[in-house]
Order: sequence, then structure tokens, then C-alpha cells
Amino acid sequence: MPHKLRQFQQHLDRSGLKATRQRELIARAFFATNTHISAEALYRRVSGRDHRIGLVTVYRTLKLLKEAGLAHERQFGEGRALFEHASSERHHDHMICTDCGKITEFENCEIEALQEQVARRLGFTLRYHKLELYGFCRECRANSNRRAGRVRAVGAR
Amino acid sequence: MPHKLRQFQQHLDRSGLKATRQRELIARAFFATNTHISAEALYRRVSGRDHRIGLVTVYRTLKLLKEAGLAHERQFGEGRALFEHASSERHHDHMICTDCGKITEFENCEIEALQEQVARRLGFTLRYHKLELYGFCRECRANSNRRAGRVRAVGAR
DNA sequence: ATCGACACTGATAATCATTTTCACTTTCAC
DNA sequence: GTGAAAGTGAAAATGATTATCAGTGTCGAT
Repeated sequence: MPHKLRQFQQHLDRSGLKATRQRELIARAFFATNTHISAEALYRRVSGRDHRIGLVTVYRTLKLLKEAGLAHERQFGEGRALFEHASSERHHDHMICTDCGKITEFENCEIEALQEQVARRLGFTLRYHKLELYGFCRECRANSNRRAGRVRAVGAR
Repeated sequence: MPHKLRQFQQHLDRSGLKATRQRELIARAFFATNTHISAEALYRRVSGRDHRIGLVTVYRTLKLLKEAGLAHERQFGEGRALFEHASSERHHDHMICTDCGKITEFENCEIEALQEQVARRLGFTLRYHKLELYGFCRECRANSNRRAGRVRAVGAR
């Protein structure tokens, strides 16, 4: 994992910023995640290692990671932002479970092409888009069926 | 316009809520708009008629309009929510100008169908989605070209 | 190694949109 | 007309994020 960390350090160096203990700790913790994480949640993880680190510093470091092109900030519905690794991965969209919050990434060039087409027809020059699908993941659908079944059974006795 | 207002009054009545002067005023002002409007902006319009009405009441009334199925709340990027009429219009998505903020609605069933397909492949049951396209509208693109042109001309003298 | 300029940190305060609280007022079924 | 219940507005609270500021740490130059 030290590859991305090195990229981060280089970005700091190039920008005349300093490589501090806190920044390294926070960046490490971020790179160690493999899912979408909130500033608050990352803060809790980092706090485990060093409880003197402030939430504010986590926000500041995430901003630096974005500037370094190593993190993307996503705003899914309700309230707080989630951060994901950027690295060199291709563009993708998200499918979010409305029950458990699980986030699955996908890409679909047919949809992308149609978006281009729609924008052109409306006289717009498309710069970027936001596509989020919301629904039940397989597990949550199964669970809700089970619950519904139990209720029906009880109601029918 | 009194049709939607009547629907709203009926919703209040059915829910055991009261039809007040403020609610009617706010609902009228909302139905009189034909675009996406923020709570704050609606508040300013209503204030013109009766400056004793509070922003809080506007928020509360917009919530009631949503419950009545007469308004939709949209969260486009940055910060505050915008509200639009719901009535019986079909589902649609939005194309937003990143320069002037103009919002244009569109619908595209091919994209909808592909979304269904994607969700199914991922094992999800699609409930709803959010698709927003961002870019320059025709006017803003023209303006930015003009600006760029002027700069070039000056730089090239 | 140490100096010092200047970036960094953390606590706290400030934002900003939205929601709660609360004491007072209005509505409406009777 | 009356009163219980809902509504109102002002002000305070919330929650995520950002700014302020006084003290601390980093790192290139010495």
C-alpha cells in the first residue's frame, strides 16, 4: 500500500506542504479502507491509533487527498459526504441499497452514450453527471420477504 | 390554479390538519411558480404579501405539500434543496447548467430501461434513481466562447 | 545539530440549511 | 361561542463542514 502513500507525499512536497505524522496516519487509514467512508468514520478509525488527532485534521487531510487526485468525494442523498479511492480507476456510477446502505459500483457505456445524446439534443455541453440507483440488495430483499412471510403467517393463524 | 390548492386543502382535512391563512398563502405562491424554487426564495415571495410569515412556516408547509404528493424535493449538488410541482406529471430527470444554474427537465426511457437492466444484473431491486447531467447551456457556452475570444484578441495585439 | 520561517494542529467558534422548542394564537367541531 | 388540539413565529438547536487563532512541528538553510 505504500505506493499511494508515496504519491500523497510527493503531492505535498510539490505543493510546498509538510509531511506530518497526522497526515500520514490519516492517509494510511484512508488507503486501508476498501469502501466508501465518511470523514467521521475515518476519524473514529484514526482515533483508535492516536486519540489526540482532531476531526478537523481529518477533513483537511481528505481535502488534500482530493487535491492530490487520490480521493473522490461523493454526496449520496442524506447529509454527509462519503470518500472513496480515486487512483486511476475509470469513471463509474453507484447502486445503493436503501436498507443496509451497501454501495456497489458499476459502469455502463450505453447509458453514458445516451446521456451525451440527451445533452446534445437539449443544446447543452455535457461536462459531468451523477447517476445513482437506489433499491434493495439481494440480502435485504430476502430479509424483507422473510419478515413479510412471518407477519402473514402470524396474521393467518 | 385553485385545483391544486383544493387538493392541498383536502389533504389537510383528511389528515386532521388545519387550513390556515399562512398555508394557503404559501401554497398559492408555490403553485404560482413554474420552476424549481428554494424554501428561502419562496419565503421571500410570500414575505412580499405578508411579512409576518416566518421562514419556518414555509419549510413546514413545503413538507406538507410533499406529504400531499404535490411537491418534490430535489437535492442538486451544493447545499440547499429545491422544490418543484409534483401533480401528476411523469417521472423526469434534470440537466443543470453549471454556469447560470438553469434547470431543464427531460425523460428518456432507453436510459430507464438500461438502469433496470444494470440493477437486475447486480442483484438489486431498483426502487428509484437520481440522474443529473451537468454542463453548459447554449447561452453560457456562447458567452464563454465570446469571453475566450476577447482574451485571445487582447493577448494577441 | 539548531534555527527560524512558515505551515500545521486542535479547540473552539462560525456557517448554513433545516428542524425543534416553546409560549402564545388560531382553527373548527361541537 | 368554546375549548381542545393544531398552528405560528422567534429563537435556540442541530449536524456537517469550514474558519479562526494561538501554540506546535517541520524542514531547508546554516
